[in-house]
Amino acid sequence: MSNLELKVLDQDAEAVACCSPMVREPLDEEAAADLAKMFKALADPVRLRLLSLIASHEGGEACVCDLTGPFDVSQPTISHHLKVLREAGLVGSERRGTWVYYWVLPAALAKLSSLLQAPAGASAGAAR
Amino acid sequence: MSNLELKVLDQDAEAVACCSPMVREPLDEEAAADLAKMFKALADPVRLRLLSLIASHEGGEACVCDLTGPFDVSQPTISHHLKVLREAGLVGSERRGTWVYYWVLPAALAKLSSLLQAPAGASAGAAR
DNA sequence: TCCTTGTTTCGACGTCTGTCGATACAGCGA
DNA sequence: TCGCTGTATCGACAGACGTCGAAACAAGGA
Repeated sequence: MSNLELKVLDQDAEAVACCSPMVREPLDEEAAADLAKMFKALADPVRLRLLSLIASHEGGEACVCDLTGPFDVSQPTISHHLKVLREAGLVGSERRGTWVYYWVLPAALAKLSSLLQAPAGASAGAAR
Repeated sequence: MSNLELKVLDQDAEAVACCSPMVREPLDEEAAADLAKMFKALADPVRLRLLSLIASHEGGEACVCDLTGPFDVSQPTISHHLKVLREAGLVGSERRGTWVYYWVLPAALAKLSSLLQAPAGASAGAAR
């Protein structure tokens, strides 16, 4: 198979990738537990859609009342999912008068994004 | 947060990505369900460490025998987690003689990474 | 003040998930 | 061929998770 070549390419690219902690060195136990909490918050279709709804909403923030409509689940369930996202540090929230607004915390997403950065141009059908 | 800016700049070259960041437009139901499966595979400390062990292993691939040592859990449990990673499309595997080798599929990681990319300035009000 | 609307919390329920030991399967070497 | 080592599957179990309806809390208006 081409696995031999594969690994050589991977190794090559790894030298170039400067910001990919997970690929560069094994995660220690504590870091893994910490990161797993964030990924767990993303590991639900409703929460993923909530996050993208918030992030792509005009002004970068959304009222809860904007978020309940698009889903089939009950409003308390939405509230629960928002709480999970908030406690994972992925979103912030604030009450302003009658409504509660949520916004994405870009630093948290960036942290996960950089962690997952894989050597570009490596195997597995990656064009390039 | 200079860290964030740095990150975004670095990923400039990675516009290769297949998906636009979820901050640009809301995920549809189907895409969210699909992505949630991958994030679910990452949502466990043992699997995160397994993935980073594999990715950072010499040659970009690792034998199962290299992966059972660092963990407190049993060998069947490791095997189970590897299966989850494989079925999520995050790693590939192959038996070569006595041993089974696993390697990371960079395209999958890149897909998730690009999805989580946050626009540098967007909702920077997060300083709030 | 009371009522209405928006949001969160509570308690309960069924399902999914991580873990184990026991066991089956796959190659290699004697 | 047999036995040994490496890996995967099976069956079971406790705990975590997503969901709901009911109820509590918060803010504004009549």
